[in-house]
Amino acid sequence: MDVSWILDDLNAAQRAAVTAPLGPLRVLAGAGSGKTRVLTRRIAWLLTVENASPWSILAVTFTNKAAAEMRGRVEKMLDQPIGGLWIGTFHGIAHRLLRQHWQEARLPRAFQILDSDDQTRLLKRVLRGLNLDEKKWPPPQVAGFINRCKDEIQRPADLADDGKPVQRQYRQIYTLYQQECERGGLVDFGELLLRAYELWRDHPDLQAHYRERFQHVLVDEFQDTNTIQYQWVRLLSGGRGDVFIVGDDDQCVYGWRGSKVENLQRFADDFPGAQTIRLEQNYRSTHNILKAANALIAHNAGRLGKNLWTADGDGEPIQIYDAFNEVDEARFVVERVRQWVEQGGQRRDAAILYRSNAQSRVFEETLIAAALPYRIYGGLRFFERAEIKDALAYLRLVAHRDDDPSFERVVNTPPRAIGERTVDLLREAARSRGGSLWQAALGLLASGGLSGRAANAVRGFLNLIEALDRDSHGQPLPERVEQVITRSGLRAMYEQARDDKGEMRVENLEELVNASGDFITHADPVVVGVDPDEPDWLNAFLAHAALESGQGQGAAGEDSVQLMTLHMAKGLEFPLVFLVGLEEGLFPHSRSTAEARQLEEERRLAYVGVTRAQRQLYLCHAERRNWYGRENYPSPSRFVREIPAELTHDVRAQPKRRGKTPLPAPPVAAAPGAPVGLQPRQRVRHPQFGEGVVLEVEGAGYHARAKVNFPTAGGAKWLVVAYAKLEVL
DNA sequence: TTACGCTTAAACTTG
DNA sequence: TTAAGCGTAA
Repeated sequence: MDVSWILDDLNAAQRAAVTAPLGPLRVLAGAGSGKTRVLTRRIAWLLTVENASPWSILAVTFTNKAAAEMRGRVEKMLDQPIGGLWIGTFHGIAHRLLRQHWQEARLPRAFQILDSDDQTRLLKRVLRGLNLDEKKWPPPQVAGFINRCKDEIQRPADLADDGKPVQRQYRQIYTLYQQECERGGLVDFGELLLRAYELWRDHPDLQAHYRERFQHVLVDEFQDTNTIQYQWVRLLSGGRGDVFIVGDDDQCVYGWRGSKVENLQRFADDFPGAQTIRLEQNYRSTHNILKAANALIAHNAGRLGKNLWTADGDGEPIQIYDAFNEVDEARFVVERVRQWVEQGGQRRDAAILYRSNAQSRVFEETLIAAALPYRIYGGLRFFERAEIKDALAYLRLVAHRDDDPSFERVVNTPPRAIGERTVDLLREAARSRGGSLWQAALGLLASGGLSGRAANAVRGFLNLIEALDRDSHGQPLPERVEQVITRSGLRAMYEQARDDKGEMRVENLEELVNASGDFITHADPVVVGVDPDEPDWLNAFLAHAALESGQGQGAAGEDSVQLMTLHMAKGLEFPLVFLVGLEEGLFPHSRSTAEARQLEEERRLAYVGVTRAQRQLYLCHAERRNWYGRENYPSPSRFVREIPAELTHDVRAQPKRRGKTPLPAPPVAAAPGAPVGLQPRQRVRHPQFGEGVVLEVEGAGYHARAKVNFPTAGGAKWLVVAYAKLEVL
């Protein structure tokens, strides 16, 4: 058989992985070593050489994007659609299993998925029911606890009672929250995985069935698996079988979300006979960039160990820019991007990567001023927008009346005079009878337990939902969505909104109609778990909305500079990369510096950032930064120091070419009449405070004052120049 | 019931 | 700086 089309352009290690004999195999794939290529070729190899049926293959990823890309690549390579093959995210696959086996999983057929926002809202309600103060029990934190439990395969009953009140309280909240979910037929993200796990664990017949079916399991980004995902894979394969995992322990940056880099190590113990193949040749970056990355990550302990190398040349040194403040940092970066474009570079090839989203604003403003098109990734996603969630809540009630979170969300949206008092009555009734809010509302109306005004309003709401269901039943999904938006009054409400966002919200609602249309035309009924004979498109669409929160909505067409967090940049590459805000407290983040484990994760994040760069890398930090409206004088990030000096070049240290190049522009113009010889960025010595750097100068003559940062004397101080006896260094 | 002004606190983020 | 929660007034 001619297999050259699978193997031709692979190196020896890649080839070894693709052609490995069936059995547990661990591929440790460094950054830029051709990981996705190996995964897709392996699938092709299984299908052709090993003669595997598409039905016998399960490929798992973490993101929808990765899943879509893998499916696309395999189909392109084989030049045909591959229907029976399961490619998806852990959550997507778990969902598919639960839809198929909803009875065995003890779920209502139309169970709904809670996203993290829904989860937090529901928890708030539980906390109120328990009379707990939200200040003491912040809902997001409680949600974190519950999610961690689920990630660790722990039901409330599995939690050890250590006698500590906090632990007990958490357990009680978890118990009640779970009861609410059961009652409403609601499943959060963690629950999807846990249920799917229990489904197999508690149903040996099903377990045997799927074990028999999925002879070949492939898992991408294995370093990001958490406990339950790991155990789920183990359960499926029975610790044997053909399990092909790919990962890089140096790129584990989701520890805070429960992922366990140890799983990559454990694999070798738990899967007897597991082989390991290392992909260490990097095809992405210059030698300098790679050396920097290697030196940086070498500061972490307990790595599996690998050394990336490249056949590429040294390339440019890594440029380090010591900015005066965040505005100067942005100006510098944007100026360099401008030069790059001037020299024929594409804007989309330049990426500005930061630790936290709040840093994007200054860059955005500066890019606008420079008339450079840009695109910011992240932020609020389509299906998470308030107006979209409102519309979805109506749809969910249409599909499933007992969905309390949805009921609460829209019972008074738009305002229909059902206030907190009335909703409280409904909640109380629901609690005492152990039913849903919907049932409670019906009951109270029947028994006359509501005052005339409130009764009318509630009746109106119930009738609205019933009418929406009745009148649109059997109609195409987009029509149903359209009806909901109009007849609920949502469109009118947002049209009349006084703030400037109203118009956009209405557009988004229209877009939801389109999205539902796209969904029914493009989605594969089998893949989204719809019965082809009797398709329940509404429910499938609602699940789709929860599972695929709509990453890439909006125009991407124009060639734009790319702005995103380091987390989002994982898996991507750019010829020109700027890592900005490399300052202690920001990156590594102040909340991560205390514990070695967390600090190492920050370092891995820095490693991810460095290895995104193909040709040129800039590292930027600022002497001064406004952060949450306050001034800070951070020192440069330790990660900058951990990169050997011989690989770097300090932009500031260039001989001053004042007048020739505008770069770097003085960020703060000296006030008129400021003392000669005292300007921002100058180093000075003070008799008591020692050495410092001038940050700002203002006023003139007697009144001239200078702000000087003294790192050894507690930071920045304003000094009256006439008295301060500053010595210019 | 709703609207407005004050206080508070603040990563990263797929599903 | 901004967004969300909360108490008070309309």
